Amino acid sequence: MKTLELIQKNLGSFSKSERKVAEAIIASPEVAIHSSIATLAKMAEVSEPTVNRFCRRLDTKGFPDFKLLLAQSLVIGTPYVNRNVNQDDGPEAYNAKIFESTIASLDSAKNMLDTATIKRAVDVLTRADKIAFFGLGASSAVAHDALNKFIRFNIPVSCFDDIVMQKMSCINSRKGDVIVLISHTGRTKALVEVAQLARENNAFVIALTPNHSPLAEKSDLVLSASAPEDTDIYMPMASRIVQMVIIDVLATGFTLRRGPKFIEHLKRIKTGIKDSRFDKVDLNED
Amino acid sequence: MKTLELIQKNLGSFSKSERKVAEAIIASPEVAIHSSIATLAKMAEVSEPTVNRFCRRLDTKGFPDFKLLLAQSLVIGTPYVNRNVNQDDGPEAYNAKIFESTIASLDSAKNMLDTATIKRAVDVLTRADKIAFFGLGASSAVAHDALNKFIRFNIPVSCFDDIVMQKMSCINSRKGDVIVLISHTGRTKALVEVAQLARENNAFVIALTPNHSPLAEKSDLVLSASAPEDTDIYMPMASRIVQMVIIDVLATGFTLRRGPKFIEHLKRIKTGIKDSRFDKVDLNED
DNA sequence: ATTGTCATGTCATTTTATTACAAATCAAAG
DNA sequence: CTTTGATTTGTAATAAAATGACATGACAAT
Repeated sequence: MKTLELIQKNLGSFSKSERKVAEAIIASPEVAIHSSIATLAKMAEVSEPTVNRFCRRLDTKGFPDFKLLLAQSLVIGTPYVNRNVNQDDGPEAYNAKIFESTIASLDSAKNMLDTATIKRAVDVLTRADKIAFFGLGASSAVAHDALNKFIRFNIPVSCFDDIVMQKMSCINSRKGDVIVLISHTGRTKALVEVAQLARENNAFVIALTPNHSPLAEKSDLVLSASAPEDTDIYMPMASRIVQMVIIDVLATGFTLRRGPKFIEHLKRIKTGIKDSRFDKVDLNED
Repeated sequence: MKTLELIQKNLGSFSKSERKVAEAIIASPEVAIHSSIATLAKMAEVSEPTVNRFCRRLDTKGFPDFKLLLAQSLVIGTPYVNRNVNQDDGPEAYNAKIFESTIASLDSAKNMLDTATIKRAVDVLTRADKIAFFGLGASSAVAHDALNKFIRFNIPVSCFDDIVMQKMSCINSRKGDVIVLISHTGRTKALVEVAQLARENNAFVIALTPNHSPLAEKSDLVLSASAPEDTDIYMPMASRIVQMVIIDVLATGFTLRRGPKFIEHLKRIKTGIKDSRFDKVDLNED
């Protein structure tokens, strides 16, 4: 809650002198944050300890702490809007627009994602005998990224961006296996068939794809990553970013589920890698 | 400009001790804003006046004034959150944290990126006879993504994530060719050698890597994508996202530079793809 | 009126920030 | 290599700010 609003709201519960302080702050918060306790006390026509007491009443450690809090609450968060790039945009403009629209997509995805579904996905993944990540076209980059993350967990993981290999892999799958399908559109026929095949072989199918899409219908669990974007000219890039972040969330959930001992194990792996940084190629981390 | 990024950017212009202060602040800004000048001086292992001088160098009235500014700059849209995931975080918590820290990285990268450098990079790319994207390990996903984008522009593009292929490709390069190297650390010896090789053959080298890193030194042009992050346990994921967005910015700049007729051409390609969506695999867009 | 409680202010103390100056470091010129 | 001058850095003194302890005063309940 914004500090100023909090003060406003609690005006009634303050004592006479404290209210004076509150009013002085509300009147000119910008001045208040740059004033010393003495200055502010003079402005509010109260004593210095009164100001201090006022600060503590608002659950802060003291006056300096309060100033910090107030200063932060005065910042107006830049609303990130999705803006389209125009032909006559210069580098400053399109750079800002692309970054901001990506940020907006992430923010929206953050709020849209259902944490209960995430939890279920993590449950399924931690119990999996074998995990496979499949994507086609641009989504294959996401699948590779996923492989890169999960391969560290020392469980059988695979990743194919070739439809034939995907199908073959599905035919060989069985109960306990998890297939993660990644598709921006959720309408690619080949991938829908892959999902079908996987389920026929009792594998569990998780899809990173828009809700209600054909692919979603064929999956056991859907992590909807739909990021509405201008697909007219430019590429469906934000959705890929969102997908990668979702993968990261799953990997993190996986790590946490494995518990502290597992994290220690990861730390050791990492330290091992660090030591050899200058001697050989680090394929995990570059 | 966000204070933290300002500090990051001016790291080079500080004196030895001042840099220590800067690094201490960057390492834990939220601790810094709640510390006294004495505490911070101890953390940075410098004297108190040095901290004060550092603050003044950043155009503030003194330490308290600086703290206020820093505190405000730590606010991003949504109130600033603790970026680190803890063992006892539930799905809601780690989901939010991961998304928010990624957003914070993007926001910071947006402001750190030098648009003049972007412009130059786009210049070079549009004039290139041949473009190659190279990355190792996790960064190879970014290189693939770049290939995916640039291949549409109907110019010779390639992408290798194998060090031998990369070197062979460099040996065969010549003036007019552009090599884009992607590295989170900028310290991978093999990639530095690749840069060296490319330059020996008169190719132009663009690096997506932290400033002042060994790889950066060997490159003609550096797009610094350093995203400070907790690399202790979890993976350098945000930096990869940032790299992908930078690639997107370059691709967009490329498109715009080619002019309206080129955009028309892209639109037609896209329409062509749409018509066949349900019949065959769309390798470009899924 | 009297007593107890709470709010407030005064003054002393402690903590924090700043200034002035001296020592140390470093680079350029002899 | 020295020497010189400039710059950086730290030490110690000083000033400013915040907090704490305590006393006074206001007000309500008896």
